[in-house]
Amino acid sequence: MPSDRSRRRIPDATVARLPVYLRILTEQAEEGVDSMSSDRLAELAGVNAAKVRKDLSYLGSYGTRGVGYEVAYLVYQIRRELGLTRDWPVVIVGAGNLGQALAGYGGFGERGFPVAGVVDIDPGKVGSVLAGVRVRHIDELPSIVQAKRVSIGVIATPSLAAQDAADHLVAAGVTSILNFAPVVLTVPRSVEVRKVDLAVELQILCYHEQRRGGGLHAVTTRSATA
Amino acid sequence: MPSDRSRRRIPDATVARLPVYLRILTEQAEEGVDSMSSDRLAELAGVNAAKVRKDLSYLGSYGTRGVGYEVAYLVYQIRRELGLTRDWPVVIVGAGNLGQALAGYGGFGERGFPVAGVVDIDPGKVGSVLAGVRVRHIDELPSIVQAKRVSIGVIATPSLAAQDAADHLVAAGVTSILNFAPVVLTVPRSVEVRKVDLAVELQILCYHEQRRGGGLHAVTTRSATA
DNA sequence: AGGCATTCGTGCACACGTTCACAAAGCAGG
DNA sequence: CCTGCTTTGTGAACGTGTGCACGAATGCCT
Repeated sequence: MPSDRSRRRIPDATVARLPVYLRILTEQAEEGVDSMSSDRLAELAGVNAAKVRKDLSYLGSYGTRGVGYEVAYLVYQIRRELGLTRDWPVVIVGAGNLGQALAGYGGFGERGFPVAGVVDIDPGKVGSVLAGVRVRHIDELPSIVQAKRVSIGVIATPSLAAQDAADHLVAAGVTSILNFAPVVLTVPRSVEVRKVDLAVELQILCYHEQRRGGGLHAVTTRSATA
Repeated sequence: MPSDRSRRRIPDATVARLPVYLRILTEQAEEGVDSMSSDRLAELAGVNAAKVRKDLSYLGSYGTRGVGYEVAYLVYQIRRELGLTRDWPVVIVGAGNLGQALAGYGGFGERGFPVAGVVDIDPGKVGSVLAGVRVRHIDELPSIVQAKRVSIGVIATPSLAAQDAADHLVAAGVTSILNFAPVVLTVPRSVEVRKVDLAVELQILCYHEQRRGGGLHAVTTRSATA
């Protein structure tokens, strides 16, 4: 019985913060903390306490007034809401620099996203083994996706190959894509795409950096925690 | 004196989109396109046309009614506003999997962010050369930052070392940080931090994926939760 | 020159997100 | 039980972002 509550829509901004709370709570649980206030969690997450409470209230009323939240229970509820009660195998397209780094990044599988496969279009790369996973040809994508029930694909190809990779993923039945290539992908409405763009992030930093320089003085330490 | 306009504050949401417009416009310019309407740019960027116009209007009135925008001029203006008229050397902390991939990623330097150095705390990694850059010890960070006037640092360390890396960067004088480690960093107010968190992105995809499955069809994986 | 088609720039209304402030609800101690 | 302290949950105000709709400006054609 997924409760009534699980049908409720949670704001995007909140969904984006839940993973952060989850990580912090998990860490705290490991350190033996079993109860925590919204104030403390807010401090650790670097956000406003009211925001924490409102975010958590979308999951239900799992706190105890005057006391706080029971860490273990909250961890369970967030995991359930995010759909993390089971593993979500991912397939990586592109076995270049980035693809290798991603496949080799241990925290991937540990966090519930085992690498179901790595594929590349270059026959020269097919067959090599990286981080215990053999690179296979992109033509095998559909069989990998179906065999392992993969619904998440990661694009780690050069820009020019990214749209092609997306097309392959969609054709194979993948419904969520994490795209590291700096291009805007065209996919069916039903497919969810999230983008991680290094250059964009750097350019945003750059904007603020340049703007700061426009001031006059080279200010430095104004220490404060978030 | 164009500076009047450059003092104006541009909304964060717009700043985050400008790099996308910039990339598209640059590509189009290379393909010989020299004029473009907001409609066309919106289509290529996957956003609303009114949004494109409003975004660009923060830079000034650089369009021509009835015609569109001159691509080359717009490229120049966006680059100027983002502060991309000069190179911004970056220093990478952490020479592990990710650090190597980042240093080896060519598009880095090409886009105006040359790698001024890669440092690690592990003496075993110091001295090795990756992508033409020799890995140096983290103690050399201050001299690298000062010698090359670095203001942007990239953290590519394991989680546990990230706060330490941030402290080193701040102490060395870096004022902008791009953090790949899944932790919340504590830094002085004057330092700008942006986060790229793989696990968070995957978990967000996951939420929607799970939610979609919550429909009716008795697909796949419902049975096998631990 | 005048009319028509096109496209920019922007005012306005609405949606979304954040923060404050406070009542409600619990615990502790006498 | 009652008082006082703590912390949640949420209504309401405020701020930011989005998208429509339309006037204003421009080019083209006759």
